[in-house]
Amino acid sequence: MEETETGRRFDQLLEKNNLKKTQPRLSVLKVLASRKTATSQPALEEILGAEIDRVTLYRVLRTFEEKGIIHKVIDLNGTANYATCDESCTEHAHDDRHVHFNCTHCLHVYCLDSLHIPALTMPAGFTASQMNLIVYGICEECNEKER
Amino acid sequence: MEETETGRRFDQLLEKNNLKKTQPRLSVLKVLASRKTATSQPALEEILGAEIDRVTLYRVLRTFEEKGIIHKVIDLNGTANYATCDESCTEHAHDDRHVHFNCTHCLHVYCLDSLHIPALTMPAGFTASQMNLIVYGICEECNEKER
DNA sequence: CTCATTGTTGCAACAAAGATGCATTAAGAA
DNA sequence: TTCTTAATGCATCTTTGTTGCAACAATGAG
Repeated sequence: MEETETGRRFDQLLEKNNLKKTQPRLSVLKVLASRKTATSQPALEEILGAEIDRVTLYRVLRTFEEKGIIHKVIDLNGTANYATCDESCTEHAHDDRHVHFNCTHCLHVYCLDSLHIPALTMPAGFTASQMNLIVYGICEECNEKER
Repeated sequence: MEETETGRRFDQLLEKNNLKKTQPRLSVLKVLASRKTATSQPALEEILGAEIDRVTLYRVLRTFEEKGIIHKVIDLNGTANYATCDESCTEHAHDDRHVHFNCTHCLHVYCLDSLHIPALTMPAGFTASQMNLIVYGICEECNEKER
C-alpha cells in the first residue's frame, strides 16, 4: 500500500481504536472521507459492492460507529446515512450536537458543522444524553440550479 | 357502534379529511390516542395484528400521515414511531417543530409538546422547510424506577 | 330500503435492510 | 515464519417497506 498522507491518517485512526488495518475498512474510510455529504448505506454498497461483501460493509459501519469514527444520521425515510466525524468528536466525547441537513430535492445529507444545537431545558424527570437535529429543505446546490 | 365522545371526535376527524369511517382506521386512532408516547409500527402490529392486516395498518398509517392526522418520528434505529398530532397541527400547517424524546432505556418516544425547536440561522444557500429534533436519554418513568 | 360506485381491505408476493452463525482467511505479535 | 485472534465472506433468516389485485364494505343515489 502506498504511503500517502491520508493513508497514514487512516492507519492511525484504526490503530487508535484497536482495529486492524484491513482493506475493507480502509476502503470505507476512503470513500466516506472523499465525500462532503453523508453517504447512505445503499450508495456505499453500490460503490464498494464489487470490492467488499454487503455484510462486511454492514459490520464495518457498525464498528466505526461504535468507536465514534463515523456517525450515523437517519433521514426521513429511515435510511441510515454515514459520514466521517470531524476532528472535534474523538474517542469518548462523540459530539453529535451538530446539525444535519437533509435536502428533499437531491436527498443529500449535509453536516452543518457551523451550527450546533442550542441548549434545551428538559422537562422535570427527563435526562438528556444526546440529541439529533435534522433540518429538511433545499440545499445550496439545488437552490442554485433552480435559478 | 356506540356513540362515545371520543368516538364522535374520531368520526369528525376522518370526515374532515375525506376518509371513510372504517373499523381499522378507528382502531388505529383509538390505540394512538390512548397512549401518551409515540408507538412503533411493530408495537401497533402486536396490538392490532389480530384485528387488522399488516399491510392495512401500513396504509392506514401512511394515509393518516399524509393527511396530517398523525406524525411520524424515526428513532435511532430507523424505526418509525407514530403519534396523534396535538390540536395545533391541523390540515395545512403540520407543525413538527416540537421536540421528541427517545428513552434509551424503555425505548419509548415522547412528544415534548412544551418544548419547541429554537430558530436557527441556516448557512447561506440553504433553505429550511421543516426540522426534527430528537433527544436521547432517560425518561421520567425510568429515572424514578432507578431510585 | 336497496343498489351501485368507489374507496378500503386482505392476501400474496417481492424487495431491501438488519442481523446472526460459521468456516475460512489474513493481520499482527511472538 | 508461525501462531493466535480478529475480520471477512457466505448462507440464511427476520423484519419492514411496498405493490398488485380481487373481494368487500361504506356512503350517496334512487
